Amino acid sequence: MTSSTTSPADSEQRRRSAQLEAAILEAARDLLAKGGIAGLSMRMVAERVGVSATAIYHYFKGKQDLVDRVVRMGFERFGDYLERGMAAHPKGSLRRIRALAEAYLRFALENQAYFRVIFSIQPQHERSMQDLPEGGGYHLLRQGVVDAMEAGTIRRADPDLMSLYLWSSVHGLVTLVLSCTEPLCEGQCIPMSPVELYDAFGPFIVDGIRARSLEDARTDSGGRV
Amino acid sequence: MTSSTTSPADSEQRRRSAQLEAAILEAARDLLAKGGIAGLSMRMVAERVGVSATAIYHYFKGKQDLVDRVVRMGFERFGDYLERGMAAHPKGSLRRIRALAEAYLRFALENQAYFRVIFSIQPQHERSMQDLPEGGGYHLLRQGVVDAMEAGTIRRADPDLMSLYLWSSVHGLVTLVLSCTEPLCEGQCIPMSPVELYDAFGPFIVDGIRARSLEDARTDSGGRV
DNA sequence: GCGTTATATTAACAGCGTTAACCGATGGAA
DNA sequence: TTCCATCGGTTAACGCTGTTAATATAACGC
Repeated sequence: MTSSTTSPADSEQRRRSAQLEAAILEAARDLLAKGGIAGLSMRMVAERVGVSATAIYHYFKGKQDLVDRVVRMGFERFGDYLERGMAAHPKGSLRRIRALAEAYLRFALENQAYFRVIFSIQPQHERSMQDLPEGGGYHLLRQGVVDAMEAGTIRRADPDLMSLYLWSSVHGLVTLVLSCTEPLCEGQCIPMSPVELYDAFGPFIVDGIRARSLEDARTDSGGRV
Repeated sequence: MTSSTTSPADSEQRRRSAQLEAAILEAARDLLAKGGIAGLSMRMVAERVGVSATAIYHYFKGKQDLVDRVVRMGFERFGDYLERGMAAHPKGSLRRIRALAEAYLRFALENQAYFRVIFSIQPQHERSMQDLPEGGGYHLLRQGVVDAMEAGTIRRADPDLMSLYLWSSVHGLVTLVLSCTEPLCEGQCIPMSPVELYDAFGPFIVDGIRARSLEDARTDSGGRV
């Protein structure tokens, strides 16, 4: 059967291959998220997807390649979140930059496996923030910063510098939120929902920490001592 | 010879043991800094210090214990830097907090091996910022923040929140500086010395990014567009 | 039909962390 | 002094790892 030499779309076989490759990536992602690079073994991945360990080598050059692919996929999804978050607000607005931070947080909460993989796997050859992934996050943030500078919404400065500043500030927040999701800190931790925490964190970034007039300080410190 | 049953200080033998243990820790630190946990092997460490691999197990419970000890030593030295930096300025002053950031940067530059180890090794059981190391950094920063709040130097807010904000901001800066030390970015990177970069970064943290009056903005943006 | 290519297999190698068994020297007690 | 225990170190071995080689099986193009 299937006498046709060039079957309609190489179907059945090609499809199975693609399916297997996706299954490998998924299994690898979960193992990576749980135990880092050390927790990922080719044999485990193989067993999860129901093939022999060496079969993986027909889809990936090796373990490192497999890890890289997972990380890249994570960054792509990460970029999607940022892009969607940004698109909802006018170019150059402070609101747009804020939306980026919110998307950052949302991605971390909704894709914890990918988030852990992305930011806990140390790259093979240390790469700088500039050349991360093609569409992956940084240059979106940078563009938002440049737009906001040109619109006069935020102060003019080196865009890379300010982007990194924003990035690391938000990243610190998200890191805290995720570590507080763990069962580890059960009451001694900051008792806030992620969104509340985000709202509490924002003013530092936007306004800075320098003490202002007494009235300002008093009206501002309402939330938490 | 050495007829005395309890020789003066168990010398020679004990000393050699301590020396070997220190050598193991040093070798482990270098290997960790270069290739992460995967780059550290008991057999390599053993070869570097000139003993058999299993000899290490008389000083450490296993690989994880060895890694933990290296990380703890790194944090102790890190704490020393912060403590020294802080002690030079009056309690509650903004200058003191700034000194903490400078000490953070200086430690990273002068102890890159330890810095990489400390912040790239993901802990076995994810721990929150609060209970990092005993005297290690965070609670120093937090105390500085509390003092500055009480002195009215910085705005009142949740100390943990603000400490984390400062921590992650400075950490972002240091990360960039270190990644630019690499041969990777050879001219496309921000052409500043670490100290210059630190000076450029500070205002964001201190003042925030919200656009202010035109005069302020003009007098402020002198350094870089 | 044949030959090529893709897919998957088993066998094997070197290296890993770790354990077990063993050995020499040292230190304290009889 | 003799004996025993403890410490510091060794080699051998187990089960795991990533990876390669050789091999088999199926599907494809001609």
